[in-house]
Amino acid sequence: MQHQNLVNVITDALPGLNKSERKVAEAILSDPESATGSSIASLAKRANVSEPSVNRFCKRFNTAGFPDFKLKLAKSLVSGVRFVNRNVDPNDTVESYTPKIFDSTINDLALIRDSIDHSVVNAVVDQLIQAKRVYFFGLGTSGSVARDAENKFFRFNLPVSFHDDVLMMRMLASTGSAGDVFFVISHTGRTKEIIDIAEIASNNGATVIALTSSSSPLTAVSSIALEVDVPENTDEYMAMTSRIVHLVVLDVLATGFTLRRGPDFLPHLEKIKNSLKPTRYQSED
Amino acid sequence: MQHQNLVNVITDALPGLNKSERKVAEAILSDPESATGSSIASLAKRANVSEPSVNRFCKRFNTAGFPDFKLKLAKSLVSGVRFVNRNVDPNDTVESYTPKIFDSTINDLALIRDSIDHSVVNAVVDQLIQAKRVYFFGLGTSGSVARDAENKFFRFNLPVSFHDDVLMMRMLASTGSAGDVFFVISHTGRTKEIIDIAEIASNNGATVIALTSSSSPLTAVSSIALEVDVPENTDEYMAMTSRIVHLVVLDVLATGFTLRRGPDFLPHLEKIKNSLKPTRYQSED
DNA sequence: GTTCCATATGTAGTAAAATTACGTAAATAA
DNA sequence: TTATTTACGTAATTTTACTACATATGGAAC
Repeated sequence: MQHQNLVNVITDALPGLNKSERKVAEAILSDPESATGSSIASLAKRANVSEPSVNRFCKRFNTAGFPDFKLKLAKSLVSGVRFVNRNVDPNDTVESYTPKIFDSTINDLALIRDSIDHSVVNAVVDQLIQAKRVYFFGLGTSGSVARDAENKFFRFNLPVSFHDDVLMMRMLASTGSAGDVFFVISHTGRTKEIIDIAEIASNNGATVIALTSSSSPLTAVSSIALEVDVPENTDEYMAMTSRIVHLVVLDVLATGFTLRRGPDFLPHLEKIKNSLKPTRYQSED
Repeated sequence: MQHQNLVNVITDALPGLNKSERKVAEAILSDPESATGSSIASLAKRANVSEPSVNRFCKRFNTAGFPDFKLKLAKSLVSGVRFVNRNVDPNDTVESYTPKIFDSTINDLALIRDSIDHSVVNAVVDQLIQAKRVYFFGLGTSGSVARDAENKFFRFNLPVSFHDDVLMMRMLASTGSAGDVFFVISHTGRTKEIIDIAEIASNNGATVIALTSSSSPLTAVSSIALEVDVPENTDEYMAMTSRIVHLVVLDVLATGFTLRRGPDFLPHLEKIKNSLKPTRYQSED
């Protein structure tokens, strides 16, 4: 909540605003950076509304007035998050589409950062710590996420593997039991095959953790669900950012895991890090 | 430079200021947060100087005037706080380490967004568009990135594969020729095996594109290098964000590719998207 | 449809804030 | 000392933001 970004708050509130307030919102969102620098008069003119409308708009968002609003807006814009028109269009050049891709990813990360359920994260770490074995499952893009997760979690001295083959998954699920954790990654959470597999594992008494979108069928058949709702991307040109958010969530889990293990565990991590040294040309510095 | 923290700038300039300017500086530094919220009159009173003195003080620090100064000061305070606090420490709780992981990722993305060389991006897209075949190579974590890249680029109706097996890579590199693109992903760019392989491909007349850190040995043996310098993470608790930055860079390349192909290509992408529909439970909305 | 009511929006005046122009005071150098 | 520059403040001006009030707009009840 402390992190709640003014720009996002405005975007969310957009549908509930009345005509002139929406005009103001759109004028601000089209170029928030310049809005922080302009006077109430010039912004009113740009939005085609009266000055008091701008002022009322500001007060609606819990600010003392226009200057205070500008201040808070400016703060929201720091921390690397930018919000200028984020859709790629056919006329874009490298210079214009590159920041758009980065910004939309950044924005989605900020969104999830502010909305993730900490108690669920904690519960998932609990399960992972107790696990006798962990399987990371994912298909397509989520397969890469699962693979990355394996690469991260094997460091914890924990029997862990990733799978992107539904037959393997099915067999493993059917032989699963209490103490086994099946960590299922799926952006939509609607892939039939995956839901089937999660159900099989669950019925066998294994723990099923889902990293997926909220209120999806996968959530329903899982022991715990890390619900991560990344806005769907209808834009053909735009990349899917959910996988990146998933990766960061897994980073968070790994961090939680490391902290739970305590400082005695750090030498082990160090050892793994050093194991790769002989494969590399050392840097001169 | 642009991001140089105003508070630090003022502190540094302190000795060179004259009497009333120093009074203003001290008043601000004693409580910068409240300074961002107060009027020129109240600040002048608090510093025991006249209003124009405050104004002159502001202009001395390359701001348009008092309001602009407040804005920049506010921004400095935000980014400052976030920057200081981005390391995970053993006493962190879920509530505190979660935003840290997200923030450090966001920060690295913002960094690369602002430093990436657009002409190189363009050149890489050029090569990919012309390619008869594309191989994505990566080991360990970068293997997952390579896998993701395959998943992204096969959509372009282009013979593409990913490999995380050095023997396969070596064999493929040795049979490569002009028209083949070897896209080699490596965070450090110092893995001997990978450099060997890149060299082999290069000697055979194939195009070698490297996604790696600057001035690494891998860069030296590549046709084009996308240099992405993500700050090294010495912190044991902290995740490696370079792979995420790499993924976003690949998103940028894919976007560039799509745009280059033009709007006639969009139906093809749509077709691939729709091909997965039967595998999913449809959402109710 | 008309009337009434609530909400939305704008106009005009007022208050506050910031800036500028200018004058005086302090400091420095000759 | 005096001339000259620099520092600083006063007061006027301009810009900016806010408030009170008036008008308009859109439903709901009749």
